Amino acid sequence: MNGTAAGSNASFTIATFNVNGIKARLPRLIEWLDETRPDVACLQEIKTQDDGFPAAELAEVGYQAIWHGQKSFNGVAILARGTTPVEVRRGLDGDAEDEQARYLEADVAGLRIACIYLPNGNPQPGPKFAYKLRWMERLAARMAQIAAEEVPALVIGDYNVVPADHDIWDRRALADDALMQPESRAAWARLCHAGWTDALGLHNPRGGVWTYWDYQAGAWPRDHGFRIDHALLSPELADRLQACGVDKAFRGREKASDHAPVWVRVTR
DNA sequence: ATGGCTTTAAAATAAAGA
Repeated sequence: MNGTAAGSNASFTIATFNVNGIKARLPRLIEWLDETRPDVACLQEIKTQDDGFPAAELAEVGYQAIWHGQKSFNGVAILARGTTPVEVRRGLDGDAEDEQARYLEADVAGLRIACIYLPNGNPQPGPKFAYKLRWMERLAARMAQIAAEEVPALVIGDYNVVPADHDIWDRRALADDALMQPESRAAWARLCHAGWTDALGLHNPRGGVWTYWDYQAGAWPRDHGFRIDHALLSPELADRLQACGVDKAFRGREKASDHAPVWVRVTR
Protein backbone atom coordinates (compact mmCIF):
# COMPACT_ATOMS: atom_id res chain seq x y z
CA MET A 1 0.00 0.00 0.00
CA ASN A 2 2.73 2.44 0.95
CA GLY A 3 5.37 0.98 -1.30
CA THR A 4 7.36 -0.79 1.43
CA ALA A 5 7.59 -4.50 2.17
CA ALA A 6 5.81 -4.04 5.48
CA GLY A 7 2.45 -5.15 4.13
CA SER A 8 3.65 -8.46 2.75
CA ASN A 9 5.57 -9.23 5.94
CA ALA A 10 2.66 -8.51 8.23
CA SER A 11 1.04 -11.39 10.03
CA PHE A 12 -2.44 -12.33 11.11
CA THR A 13 -3.26 -14.46 14.16
CA ILE A 14 -6.26 -16.73 14.51
CA ALA A 15 -6.88 -18.44 17.84
CA THR A 16 -9.32 -20.93 19.31
CA PHE A 17 -10.39 -21.16 22.94
CA ASN A 18 -12.89 -23.57 24.47
CA VAL A 19 -13.92 -21.31 27.34
CA ASN A 20 -16.20 -23.78 29.18
CA GLY A 21 -18.92 -21.23 29.89
CA ILE A 22 -18.50 -17.64 28.72
CA LYS A 23 -20.37 -16.18 31.71
CA ALA A 24 -18.14 -17.80 34.30
CA ARG A 25 -15.05 -17.22 32.13
CA LEU A 26 -15.57 -13.63 30.97
CA PRO A 27 -12.80 -12.06 33.12
CA ARG A 28 -10.31 -14.73 31.95
CA LEU A 29 -11.44 -14.37 28.33
CA ILE A 30 -11.02 -10.58 28.34
CA GLU A 31 -7.65 -10.92 30.05
CA TRP A 32 -6.48 -13.31 27.35
CA LEU A 33 -7.75 -11.08 24.52
CA ASP A 34 -6.03 -8.05 26.06
CA GLU A 35 -2.74 -9.83 26.63
CA THR A 36 -2.46 -11.74 23.33
CA ARG A 37 -4.53 -9.58 20.93
CA PRO A 38 -5.41 -12.25 18.34
CA ASP A 39 -6.95 -10.88 15.14
CA VAL A 40 -9.61 -13.57 15.29
CA ALA A 41 -10.74 -15.67 18.26
CA CYS A 42 -13.01 -18.67 17.84
CA LEU A 43 -14.79 -19.74 21.01
CA GLN A 44 -16.49 -22.99 21.96
CA GLU A 45 -18.75 -24.06 24.81
CA ILE A 46 -20.07 -20.58 25.42
CA LYS A 47 -22.99 -22.36 27.15
CA THR A 48 -25.45 -19.53 26.79
CA GLN A 49 -28.46 -18.65 24.72
CA ASP A 50 -28.01 -15.94 22.11
CA ASP A 51 -29.41 -13.16 24.31
CA GLY A 52 -26.93 -13.93 27.08
CA PHE A 53 -23.85 -13.37 24.93
CA PRO A 54 -21.61 -10.58 26.35
CA ALA A 55 -21.22 -8.67 23.07
CA ALA A 56 -20.94 -5.26 24.76
CA GLU A 57 -18.15 -6.35 27.09
CA LEU A 58 -16.18 -7.80 24.17
CA ALA A 59 -16.73 -4.66 22.10
CA GLU A 60 -15.20 -2.65 24.95
CA VAL A 61 -11.90 -4.46 24.40
CA GLY A 62 -12.11 -4.05 20.63
CA TYR A 63 -13.78 -7.23 19.39
CA GLN A 64 -16.88 -7.57 17.23
CA ALA A 65 -18.56 -10.96 17.25
CA ILE A 66 -21.08 -13.32 15.78
CA TRP A 67 -22.34 -16.24 17.84
CA HIS A 68 -24.55 -19.31 17.78
CA GLY A 69 -25.79 -20.05 21.27
CA GLN A 70 -27.88 -22.70 22.96
CA LYS A 71 -29.29 -23.05 26.47
CA SER A 72 -26.83 -24.59 28.96
CA PHE A 73 -24.59 -26.46 26.55
CA ASN A 74 -22.41 -26.14 23.48
CA GLY A 75 -22.41 -22.82 21.62
CA VAL A 76 -19.76 -21.23 19.39
CA ALA A 77 -18.66 -17.69 18.53
CA ILE A 78 -16.25 -15.90 16.20
CA LEU A 79 -14.61 -12.67 17.39
CA ALA A 80 -12.62 -10.29 15.22
CA ARG A 81 -10.57 -7.30 16.27
CA GLY A 82 -11.74 -4.08 14.69
CA THR A 83 -14.10 -5.69 12.19
CA THR A 84 -17.26 -7.75 12.22
CA PRO A 85 -17.06 -11.33 10.91
CA VAL A 86 -19.29 -11.81 7.87
CA GLU A 87 -21.35 -14.90 8.56
CA VAL A 88 -21.34 -17.57 5.85
CA ARG A 89 -23.37 -20.27 7.60
CA ARG A 90 -24.34 -21.78 10.94
CA GLY A 91 -24.82 -25.50 11.39
CA LEU A 92 -23.97 -28.37 9.06
CA ASP A 93 -26.15 -29.96 6.41
CA GLY A 94 -27.15 -33.59 6.60
CA ASP A 95 -29.38 -33.76 9.71
CA ALA A 96 -32.47 -31.59 9.85
CA GLU A 97 -33.15 -32.78 13.42
CA ASP A 98 -29.80 -31.57 14.78
CA GLU A 99 -30.27 -28.45 16.92
CA GLN A 100 -26.93 -28.47 18.71
CA ALA A 101 -24.95 -25.24 18.28
CA ARG A 102 -21.56 -26.52 17.15
CA TYR A 103 -20.67 -24.93 13.82
CA LEU A 104 -20.25 -21.32 12.74
CA GLU A 105 -18.50 -20.12 9.58
CA ALA A 106 -17.51 -16.62 8.54
CA ASP A 107 -15.25 -14.54 6.32
CA VAL A 108 -12.75 -12.25 8.03
CA ALA A 109 -10.06 -10.26 6.23
CA GLY A 110 -10.09 -12.49 3.17
CA LEU A 111 -9.99 -15.73 5.16
CA ARG A 112 -12.75 -18.33 5.46
CA ILE A 113 -12.93 -19.36 9.11
CA ALA A 114 -15.02 -22.24 10.45
CA CYS A 115 -15.34 -22.48 14.23
CA ILE A 116 -16.27 -25.97 15.40
CA TYR A 117 -17.19 -27.75 18.61
CA LEU A 118 -17.12 -31.38 17.58
CA PRO A 119 -19.24 -33.76 19.70
CA ASN A 120 -17.46 -35.51 22.56
CA GLY A 121 -19.09 -38.86 21.78
CA ASN A 122 -18.95 -40.49 25.20
CA PRO A 123 -19.97 -42.99 26.27
CA GLN A 124 -18.95 -45.26 23.43
CA PRO A 125 -20.39 -47.27 21.91
CA GLY A 126 -23.82 -45.67 21.91
CA PRO A 127 -25.97 -42.99 20.32
CA LYS A 128 -23.64 -40.16 21.34
CA PHE A 129 -20.70 -41.85 19.66
CA ALA A 130 -22.79 -42.50 16.54
CA TYR A 131 -23.74 -38.81 16.51
CA LYS A 132 -20.07 -37.85 16.76
CA LEU A 133 -19.10 -40.01 13.78
CA ARG A 134 -22.03 -38.78 11.70
CA TRP A 135 -21.14 -35.20 12.60
CA MET A 136 -17.58 -35.80 11.39
CA GLU A 137 -18.93 -37.07 8.07
CA ARG A 138 -21.09 -33.97 7.75
CA LEU A 139 -18.07 -31.80 8.57
CA ALA A 140 -15.99 -33.59 5.93
CA ALA A 141 -18.69 -32.85 3.37
CA ARG A 142 -18.67 -29.14 4.24
CA MET A 143 -14.87 -29.01 4.21
CA ALA A 144 -14.88 -30.52 0.72
CA GLN A 145 -17.16 -27.70 -0.41
CA ILE A 146 -14.85 -25.10 1.12
CA ALA A 147 -11.81 -26.75 -0.47
CA ALA A 148 -13.54 -26.63 -3.84
CA GLU A 149 -13.82 -22.85 -3.48
CA GLU A 150 -10.01 -22.71 -3.28
CA VAL A 151 -10.12 -19.92 -0.73
CA PRO A 152 -7.58 -19.56 2.08
CA ALA A 153 -9.45 -21.27 4.91
CA LEU A 154 -9.10 -22.81 8.30
CA VAL A 155 -11.35 -25.05 10.35
CA ILE A 156 -10.44 -24.41 13.94
CA GLY A 157 -11.80 -25.42 17.31
CA ASP A 158 -12.36 -28.27 19.72
CA TYR A 159 -12.30 -31.46 17.64
CA ASN A 160 -12.59 -33.82 20.61
CA VAL A 161 -10.15 -36.18 18.89
CA VAL A 162 -6.69 -37.13 20.15
CA PRO A 163 -5.03 -37.74 16.77
CA ALA A 164 -2.24 -40.11 17.86
CA ASP A 165 -0.82 -41.80 20.95
CA HIS A 166 1.90 -39.15 21.22
CA ASP A 167 -0.84 -36.53 21.68
CA ILE A 168 -1.67 -37.71 25.22
CA TRP A 169 0.42 -38.13 28.36
CA ASP A 170 -0.64 -41.79 28.70
CA ARG A 171 -2.57 -43.53 25.96
CA ARG A 172 -3.85 -46.13 28.42
CA ALA A 173 -5.65 -43.49 30.47
CA LEU A 174 -8.24 -42.83 27.75
CA ALA A 175 -7.99 -46.08 25.84
CA ASP A 176 -11.76 -46.69 25.98
CA ASP A 177 -12.72 -43.04 25.47
CA ALA A 178 -14.52 -41.74 22.39
CA LEU A 179 -11.64 -39.26 21.84
CA MET A 180 -9.21 -42.11 21.17
CA GLN A 181 -11.24 -44.66 19.23
CA PRO A 182 -9.95 -45.89 15.86
CA GLU A 183 -13.15 -44.65 14.19
CA SER A 184 -12.62 -41.12 15.59
CA ARG A 185 -9.00 -41.12 14.50
CA ALA A 186 -9.82 -42.48 11.06
CA ALA A 187 -12.38 -39.71 10.51
CA TRP A 188 -9.76 -37.13 11.58
CA ALA A 189 -7.18 -38.70 9.28
CA ARG A 190 -9.60 -38.49 6.35
CA LEU A 191 -9.85 -34.73 6.87
CA CYS A 192 -6.07 -34.42 6.79
CA HIS A 193 -5.72 -36.72 3.80
CA ALA A 194 -8.22 -34.57 1.93
CA GLY A 195 -5.56 -31.86 1.88
CA TRP A 196 -6.01 -30.03 5.19
CA THR A 197 -2.91 -29.33 7.28
CA ASP A 198 -2.86 -29.89 11.05
CA ALA A 199 -0.78 -26.82 11.96
CA LEU A 200 0.19 -27.78 15.52
CA GLY A 201 0.87 -31.38 14.53
CA LEU A 202 3.05 -30.29 11.62
CA HIS A 203 5.18 -28.08 13.84
CA ASN A 204 5.43 -30.68 16.62
CA PRO A 205 6.03 -33.99 14.82
CA ARG A 206 7.07 -35.81 18.00
CA GLY A 207 3.90 -34.83 19.85
CA GLY A 208 3.95 -33.99 23.54
CA VAL A 209 1.85 -30.83 23.12
CA TRP A 210 -1.37 -30.59 25.12
CA THR A 211 -4.38 -28.28 24.86
CA TYR A 212 -6.61 -29.79 27.57
CA TRP A 213 -6.08 -30.78 31.21
CA ASP A 214 -8.93 -32.26 33.24
CA TYR A 215 -10.08 -30.46 36.38
CA GLN A 216 -9.94 -33.75 38.25
CA ALA A 217 -7.20 -35.85 39.74
CA GLY A 218 -4.54 -33.16 39.68
CA ALA A 219 -4.26 -33.37 35.91
CA TRP A 220 -2.91 -29.82 35.53
CA PRO A 221 -0.14 -29.91 38.19
CA ARG A 222 0.90 -33.34 36.90
CA ASP A 223 0.76 -32.15 33.26
CA HIS A 224 -1.61 -34.99 32.43
CA GLY A 225 -3.02 -33.46 29.29
CA PHE A 226 -3.81 -34.20 25.70
CA ARG A 227 -4.26 -32.44 22.37
CA ILE A 228 -7.83 -32.06 21.09
CA ASP A 229 -8.02 -28.41 19.97
CA HIS A 230 -6.82 -28.17 16.39
CA ALA A 231 -6.45 -25.86 13.42
CA LEU A 232 -6.76 -27.42 9.97
CA LEU A 233 -5.49 -25.17 7.15
CA SER A 234 -6.48 -25.34 3.50
CA PRO A 235 -3.61 -25.66 1.00
CA GLU A 236 -3.96 -21.97 0.12
CA LEU A 237 -3.45 -21.00 3.78
CA ALA A 238 -0.98 -23.73 4.80
CA ASP A 239 1.59 -22.10 2.50
CA ARG A 240 1.26 -18.96 4.61
CA LEU A 241 1.73 -20.60 8.04
CA GLN A 242 4.41 -18.78 10.05
CA ALA A 243 4.00 -20.13 13.57
CA CYS A 244 1.54 -21.77 15.94
CA GLY A 245 1.35 -22.57 19.61
CA VAL A 246 -0.60 -23.08 22.82
CA ASP A 247 -1.15 -20.31 25.40
CA LYS A 248 -0.49 -22.87 28.10
CA ALA A 249 -0.02 -20.46 31.00
CA PHE A 250 -3.68 -19.44 30.88
CA ARG A 251 -4.65 -22.96 32.00
CA GLY A 252 -2.88 -22.27 35.29
CA ARG A 253 -4.79 -19.13 36.24
CA GLU A 254 -7.57 -18.79 38.81
CA LYS A 255 -10.92 -20.06 37.57
CA ALA A 256 -9.36 -21.22 34.29
CA SER A 257 -11.08 -23.17 31.56
CA ASP A 258 -9.95 -26.79 31.30
CA HIS A 259 -8.72 -25.95 27.76
CA ALA A 260 -5.84 -23.63 26.85
CA PRO A 261 -6.07 -21.37 23.79
CA VAL A 262 -4.37 -22.48 20.56
CA TRP A 263 -3.22 -20.00 17.90
CA VAL A 264 -1.82 -19.94 14.39
CA ARG A 265 0.00 -17.04 12.77
CA VAL A 266 -0.13 -16.64 9.00
CA THR A 267 1.20 -14.16 6.51
CA ARG A 268 -1.39 -11.52 5.94
C1' DA B 1 -4.82 -47.90 45.52
C1' DT B 2 -7.19 -44.82 42.36
C1' DG B 3 -7.92 -39.68 42.27
C1' DG B 4 -13.21 -36.42 41.82
C1' DC B 5 -13.80 -31.06 39.40
C1' DT B 6 -16.62 -27.42 36.97
C1' DT B 7 -20.37 -25.49 34.42
C1' DT B 8 -25.41 -24.49 33.64
C1' DA B 9 -30.14 -24.16 35.17
C1' DA B 10 -32.53 -23.46 38.96
C1' DA B 11 -33.61 -24.25 43.70
C1' DA B 12 -31.63 -29.65 45.38
C1' DT B 13 -29.84 -32.07 42.49
C1' DA B 14 -28.90 -33.50 37.52
C1' DA B 15 -26.63 -33.61 33.25
C1' DA B 16 -22.63 -33.03 30.63
C1' DG B 17 -18.00 -32.64 29.84
C1' DA B 18 -13.49 -35.64 28.21
